[in-house]
Amino acid sequence: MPELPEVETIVRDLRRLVTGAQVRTVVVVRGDLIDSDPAWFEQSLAGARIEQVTRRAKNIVMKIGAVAPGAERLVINLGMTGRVLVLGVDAAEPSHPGVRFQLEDGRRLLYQDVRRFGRLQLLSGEAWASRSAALGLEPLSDEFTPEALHGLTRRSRVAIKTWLMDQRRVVGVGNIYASEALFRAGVSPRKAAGRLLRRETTRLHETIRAVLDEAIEFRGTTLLDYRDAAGERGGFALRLEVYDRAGKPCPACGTAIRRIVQGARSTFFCPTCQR
DNA sequence: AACGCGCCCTGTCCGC
DNA sequence: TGCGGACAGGGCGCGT
Repeated sequence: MPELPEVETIVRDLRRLVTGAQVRTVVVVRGDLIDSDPAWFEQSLAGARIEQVTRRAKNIVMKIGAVAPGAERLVINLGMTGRVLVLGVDAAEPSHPGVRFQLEDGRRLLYQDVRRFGRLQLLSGEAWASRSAALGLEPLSDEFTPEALHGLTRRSRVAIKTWLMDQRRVVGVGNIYASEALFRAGVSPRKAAGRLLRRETTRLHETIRAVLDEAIEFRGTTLLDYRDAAGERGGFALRLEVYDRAGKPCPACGTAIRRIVQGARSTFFCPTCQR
């Protein structure tokens, strides 16, 4: 569910709320959320301190004050329906708990996930560094330039919509923001990535950044499941121009928005504005 | 190597 | 009201 703006919103919440917090105990309720041995996961985090919270691609990365060797990074990928909720002392626990982190101050950090497509991984600093190195450019970083985007697309014959969602080249863009960025850029989602013209990649570079920045400002897009760390919905859904709007008029020209399927995912676009 | 597809899982919504 | 099918923000592993 969550793309870069949603993960960034949660990370900023967590940074404010739990940086420096001490974990007392951890309970893995659903073992299939953890790749490693759940007992090792629980023991390694018990008594550890959350030193820093950052985002890389669509991952929440917590730097852990190491109690156990090889357990310096807690990396959380939310999949489609994962949530990381900070629960107050008296707060009732929601349904579908996945992993419960009891903090020393009485609050709980709860990983909740209805569909369980998410993953929590406890890794060494080196293991995380090599995982991170395999991920593409951060679209809001200085390295993401129009030239970089143009260069990266050159040899690919994949449709640009599908290309944008591949986390090995540029990260953080998922199904919603790929459609939205392409609409703003006036580029057809079906066009082969390698055939985009210079002016198209330049425009797309700009619209990717703009749509992600704006969505962060509105604390993400909630269609159904997404919630921030306080359990609140994001406000960007009302700003979507094409996503989930099949049959409705294009905000620019009035043509009916179309839905097509690419790589088994829905794509929304305006057949008039996007050629 | 790059690409396309199926699959992981549960819930909701829509048409009959 | 019940039921089957389609669909949902992601990512991995497989076969070609």
